[in-house]
Amino acid sequence: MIPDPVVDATGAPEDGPARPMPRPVSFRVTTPAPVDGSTRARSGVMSTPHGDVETPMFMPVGTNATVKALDPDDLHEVGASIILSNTYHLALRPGHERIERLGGLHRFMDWDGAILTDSGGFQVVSLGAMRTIDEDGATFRSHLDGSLQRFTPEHAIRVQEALGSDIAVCFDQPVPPHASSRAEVIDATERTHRWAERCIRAHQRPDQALFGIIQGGLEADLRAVSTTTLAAMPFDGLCIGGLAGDETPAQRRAALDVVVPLLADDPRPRYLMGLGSPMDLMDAVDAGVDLFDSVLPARVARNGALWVPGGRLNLRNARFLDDPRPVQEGCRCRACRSFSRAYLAHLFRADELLAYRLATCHNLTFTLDFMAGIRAHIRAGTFPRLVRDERARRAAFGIAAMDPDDRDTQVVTGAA
RNA sequence: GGGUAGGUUGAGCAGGUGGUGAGCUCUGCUGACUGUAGAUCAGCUGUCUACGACUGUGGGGGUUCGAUUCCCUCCCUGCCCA
Repeated sequence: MIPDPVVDATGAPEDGPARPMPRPVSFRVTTPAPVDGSTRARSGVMSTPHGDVETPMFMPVGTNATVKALDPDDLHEVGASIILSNTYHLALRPGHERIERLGGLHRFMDWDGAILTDSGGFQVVSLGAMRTIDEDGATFRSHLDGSLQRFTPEHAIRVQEALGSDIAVCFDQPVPPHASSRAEVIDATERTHRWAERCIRAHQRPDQALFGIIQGGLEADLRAVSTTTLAAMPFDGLCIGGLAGDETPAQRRAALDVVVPLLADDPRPRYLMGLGSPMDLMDAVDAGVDLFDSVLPARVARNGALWVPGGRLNLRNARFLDDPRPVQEGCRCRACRSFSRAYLAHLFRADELLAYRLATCHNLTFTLDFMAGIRAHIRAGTFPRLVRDERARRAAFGIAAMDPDDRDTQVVTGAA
């Protein structure tokens, strides 16, 4: 049994390295998980230099210093209070030093809400065929021009400090759940731990928080070791990495059920990296997660799939060409306020740019309103019923199915 | 009217100078997408009694064992000249 780390309000162990106080990002749980154990869901507020973030919260992804197809006004309108951007992509183009010269990422993209930057660790996986990893770091072949790019924990921190995000994230080595042997998971996880320590030592910017990343794959003992190891370090928050991949919902839940109890008394936010489908989000909130990000709602929107209560509409389908109704009755988003399904269907067929903006507005509004609904239910004490009772869930969101082993929430009832 | 180039499965094409034309792109139909190399990718897109078979190269006729290919004739389209 690994002893509980001694933490102060920032999570720093007593014998850990000195960290500037007060921390730039603080987290306050306003509605703790109920003592009866009916759910581990909790609600709180994460304060950042660029505003408060209510949790549980979903962060839209803006890899290239833009949430694709949206401008900052759109982002505010859909309800975003924090977005995610990307270290690797911005370092390659336009270059973090350029962004720094131009006043930092917030000013560069004119976003006055909070920003969390991913470290480039995910690109260790996604650019897998174009990189090699050694103990010191990772060497990438640039996807833009083929040039060699060297990423180390120190460099990833330097880039994020230049970008000036509110929250920086450690450079890690995720492992693809099903493509890896136990030995590979151990190797990557232990390296991630060593890189985490290097990130802490490298990180200096006092107005920027730093989150560590828990790895450990799908095996409970490795997840547990990674959790307690990372929790013992003076991070401002803890990411849970290596999930939202090709694991089953049950496997993901099992991993979370290892991680979260080990952090039960930890005052820091828990952030599950990469999760984005509504049912997945609800289950992870139930498991005790506070923060999420994903490309999913924005990407599927650009590809014509609009999320509605009960499933999704593929607006490229012929049956919408004469459908005068809004995508979702009663939705407050830009698309639903003014336009019909028929119009959106036309825009997609004509490859009109407005299609991407309207569809993205809708799916992000849907996702963020869904999270707001979850927060309200947590605060009202009705969340456990929501998770377990399909009828309550349908009343709250109109969402029908939530079988933990069934990822298929795609039953379309919206066309009825 | 003369000349010339053509007519191939929704559209646009490739191919084939006597020995089994179902290939490509687009359109269309459907599905997928989870810390964004993604406004992307995948499957289907003549018919049927469907691991196979049939039909299909503008229409009609001819030569031939066999015609997209050779011959006759008609129709249609583009361009050039009158």
